[in-house]
Amino acid sequence: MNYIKINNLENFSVYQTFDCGQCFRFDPVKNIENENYSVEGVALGKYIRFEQPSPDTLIIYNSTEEEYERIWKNYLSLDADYSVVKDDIYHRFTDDDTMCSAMEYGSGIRILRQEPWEAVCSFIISQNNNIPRIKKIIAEMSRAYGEPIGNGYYSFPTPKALVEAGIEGLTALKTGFRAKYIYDAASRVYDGRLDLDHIKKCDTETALRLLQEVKGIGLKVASCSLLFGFGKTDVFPVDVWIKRVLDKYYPNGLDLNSLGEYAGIIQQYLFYYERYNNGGS
DNA sequence: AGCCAGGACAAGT
DNA sequence: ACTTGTCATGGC
Repeated sequence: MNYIKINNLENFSVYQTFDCGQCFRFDPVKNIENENYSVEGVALGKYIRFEQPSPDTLIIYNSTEEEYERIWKNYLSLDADYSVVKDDIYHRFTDDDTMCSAMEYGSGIRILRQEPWEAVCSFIISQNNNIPRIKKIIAEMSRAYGEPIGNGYYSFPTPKALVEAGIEGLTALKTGFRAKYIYDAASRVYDGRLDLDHIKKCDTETALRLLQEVKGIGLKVASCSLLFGFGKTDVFPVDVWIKRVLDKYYPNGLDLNSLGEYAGIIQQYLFYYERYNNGGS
């Protein structure tokens, strides 16, 4: 199988990046011919596989150098300098043991730059749900309403395809009360009431407000959408795990307005740290 | 059997 | 402006 190799990487772990709950379409590859950690799945409408033979090396199967520079480098946020991110966080929280431990623990996490619509739709599905089931629903949804891209994989469904699926089709995917939310979001994107390209250009406050016009998108889902699908890192999604972190480590409160432009990355370190320590799957 | 999961909403204070 | 019950579904 053809592959390319990227060298001299820092602050990057395939395992952590794809295990930290930010994306739902990748799974570990089992029974490969070596002992390296490897994940495979669908992103940007393509089947792709990432393998990490050593901490500073990445192998991408089924791709080319040209495609890496054009697509995957950006998708994996490998064009960002995370030593700058970590320095910024470290200087804000030098004496905060929780923050430093969390950052150290998830030191290989990169915030993926997923497609806007996929992020919006995925995090609508995520509400009051658990990650294994979110993944299952999205896999089924893609199989039913996405396009086949080979080897039994399917692209993420377009808004148009989900509008055509209708509330009934979406309910059949076991989405429960979220079916009407997904439908509303798909409808708004399809008919232009929700302009994702425009949201990407908006300031964060405006983008949060516009996303929350959709039925079923509140502050948390809007924040996750912006962080994982629109490249906006100055949001701080608060879910049940983060609430737990705030109660447990910050009984006197954590000033959520002093987190800086990498608030979302801070949040992801804390999320991953707490979720692991409590045996989440 | 009951509680929980990367919440949001409506109704009630 | 805060609190509470409800919403589907499946794993534990």
